[in-house]
Amino acid sequence: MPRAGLTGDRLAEAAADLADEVGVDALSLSALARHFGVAVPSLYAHVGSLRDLQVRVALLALEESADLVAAALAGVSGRDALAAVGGVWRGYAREHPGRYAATRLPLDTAVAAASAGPRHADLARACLRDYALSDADETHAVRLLGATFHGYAALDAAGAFGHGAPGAPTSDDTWERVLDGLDTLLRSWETR
Amino acid sequence: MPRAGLTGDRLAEAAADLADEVGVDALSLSALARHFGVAVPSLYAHVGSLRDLQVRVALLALEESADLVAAALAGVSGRDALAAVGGVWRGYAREHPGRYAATRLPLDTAVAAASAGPRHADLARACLRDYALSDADETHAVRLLGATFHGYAALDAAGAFGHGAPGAPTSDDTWERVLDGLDTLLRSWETR
DNA sequence: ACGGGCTTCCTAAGGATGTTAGGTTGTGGC
DNA sequence: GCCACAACCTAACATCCTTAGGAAGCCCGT
Repeated sequence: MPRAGLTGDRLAEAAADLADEVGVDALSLSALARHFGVAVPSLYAHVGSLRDLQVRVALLALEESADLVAAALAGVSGRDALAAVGGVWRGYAREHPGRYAATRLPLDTAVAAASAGPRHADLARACLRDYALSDADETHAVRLLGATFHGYAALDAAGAFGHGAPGAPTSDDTWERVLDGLDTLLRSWETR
Repeated sequence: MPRAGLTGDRLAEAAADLADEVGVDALSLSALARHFGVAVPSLYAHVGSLRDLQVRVALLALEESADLVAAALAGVSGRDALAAVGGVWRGYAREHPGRYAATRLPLDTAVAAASAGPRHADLARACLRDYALSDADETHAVRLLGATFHGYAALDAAGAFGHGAPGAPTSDDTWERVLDGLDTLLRSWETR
């Protein structure tokens, strides 16, 4: 019987794809084993537990999205920079719902520190460079951006913006207004 | 053998408490049945399925939080109104993590329409009355508030604001800055 | 009071999952 | 070519959700 050639990384990647297809809640060791044509306990040579698998997916998604943000952020500043990183998150949440949801998974402080999370924070700071904020204000602004972008992505993904009246503005319209708002807001912070 | 006197509502309430204690992911029919000293299948006379139970918890939490928002919103306007509804969400997410998480559960459009969700939207509109926005802008603003508040609550609950450097500002500080920011932002929208 | 009928709650059973223990076999390095 | 390690397996168990069908409490009419 030939071997499947599994490794922790291949498993995490396949799990991420699976989570995107069926939802992060439906991500199971059984489904993963089925996908590789392998018995479930075989996965334990590479993964440790279901929780461990989820964490691996989260780390993978964090790295991946950090790369995307870094690429989108190259050579832009101000409102364009805001649109770049916000757009990445919005697109990532829409195209990779499973990976995005994994991103929101609470991690232990140790593994969080070793993840791409800090890189995201650095990127957010870079995104704000144009606004010339003080250190403390920059921290506040990073949190504000995180909250707004992630809240927006979450509500959007949950379909909360489709429950409204039929004549309501589209989510894309609101998105532009939100970017405008954040831009003017940060611009006013700098002269506080 | 005396009866436990179960009903759908009592079950939902106990389930909400349980979710607050052990987390919404660990909310199970087994644990609920154990809590009432009852066999698991007995619950199916009142509940339908695990998913149904989760939906009931979500609806309960939506009603409860809408009541809280309505109470906090009485007699205030402007930045105070923002602080009122935002504070309710932040507090609710902290004190009732299970209920809050249930609140984020995607609902069918029909049950969403019959839930307290629209009431939340109305309350948000009331919160914004002081800013005298156009209808479309009000819709944008409602979404912005929702995204910001829920994003903040989620990141806060996930401990994302604790991963930073030791000298970083506290989450309460940032919260005030966010409220300030939203206030000035909406005030600038009104004269657009 | 008392019997009928509805509802509550039960036991039995089956299927899916995560996890552990321990064996077997393919594969790379000496 | 052989040996050790790792990959993969079967067996087994615990936990969960769900369905099917039966027994027993409780309310209502007369």
